Amino acid sequence: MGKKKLEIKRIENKSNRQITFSKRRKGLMKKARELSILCDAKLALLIFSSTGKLYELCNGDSLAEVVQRYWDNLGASGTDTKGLRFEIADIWSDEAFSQLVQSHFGVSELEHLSVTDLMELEKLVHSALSRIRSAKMRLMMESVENLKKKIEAQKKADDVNNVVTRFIDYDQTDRVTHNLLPGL
Amino acid sequence: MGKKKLEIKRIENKSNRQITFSKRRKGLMKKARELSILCDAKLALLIFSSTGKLYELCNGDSLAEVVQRYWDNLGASGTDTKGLRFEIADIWSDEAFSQLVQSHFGVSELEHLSVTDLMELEKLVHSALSRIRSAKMRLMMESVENLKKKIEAQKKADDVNNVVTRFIDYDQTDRVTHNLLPGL
DNA sequence: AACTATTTATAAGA
DNA sequence: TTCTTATAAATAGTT
Repeated sequence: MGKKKLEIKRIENKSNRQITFSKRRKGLMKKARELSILCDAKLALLIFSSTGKLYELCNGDSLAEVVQRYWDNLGASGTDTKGLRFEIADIWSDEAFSQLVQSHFGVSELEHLSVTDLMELEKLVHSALSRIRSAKMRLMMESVENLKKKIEAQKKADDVNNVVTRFIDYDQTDRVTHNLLPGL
Repeated sequence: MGKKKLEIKRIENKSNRQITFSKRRKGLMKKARELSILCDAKLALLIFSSTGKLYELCNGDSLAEVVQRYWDNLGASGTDTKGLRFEIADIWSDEAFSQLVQSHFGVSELEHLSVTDLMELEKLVHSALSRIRSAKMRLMMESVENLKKKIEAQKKADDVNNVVTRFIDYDQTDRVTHNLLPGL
């Protein structure tokens, strides 16, 4: 929208890019807020400008903490390469998992499955993992919301972020950003 | 935008709310993607529908991007394959999984678990996933090895052998990635 | 899942 | 930068 149709590719002119960023960021956050209100959805939005400024939006608020933990977890389970392979054996011996395999494929030993079976099982377990993470995330957001309500009830909310949208300017952008959101 | 101006407050009619959610979520994600491209911004967007489905968008580089792409591929069964979006399959209803949760936590409903429990379960399932992938990879490697041996035994020469060698190289690359990012 | 009347967002210009 | 305006894009209600 605008006087000319704008091709969706990086705007090379720095000044124009910043102007567009400012306008579109504002629009995006407005729409995100509307979606959360209209449709009773919980959402989190993080935007890093190319100059390293962070803009965040969350309908629960105090998002940074929640998202940080979410990504920490995601990152930790994906990044921690060392310990993982050695813990696996213990956990797989779990009865219930054996039963799961048994119920799906007729054998309880992972080693007896075909590649096709393993791929199917992988998809199944991956979906379960997604579901778990979703439930976890939702719970975390809710608990933060509740905490916020409690604080407000105690009328200690004055200093605490009452504002839905906050603006954070980091000095050491890269490092802080990386610590806050591993993987971003 | 639309035939009437819509007041920004929760849509009470469930059906209308779902339709609006679907439309606006799509629009929001499109705009988020455009912003990231136009203005060279990194962003992350997480949306939970009121029914608990998680939609997420992330254009961050490194791990986050890889994770997203991977999930996108796995979850793309029913939805868009273009974006970095996925919809979580409703696989948790699986009997055996419910039993697993039951055996560990005393309840079968994911929604009744605490954050701590969910984190524990996440670790458990993630480990299982690693184990499955490991088994799969081993099997694939073995089958490729066998294939190679067969071909060598038949002395069917340079061309084919070359192809297989290249295939193995590719596979090893994949394995390196797997070791680097267990769970991917 | 399409359509279309409108509203809304925004690219350029002032 | 901020405001204005022409135009593109999104979408509410409808089919």
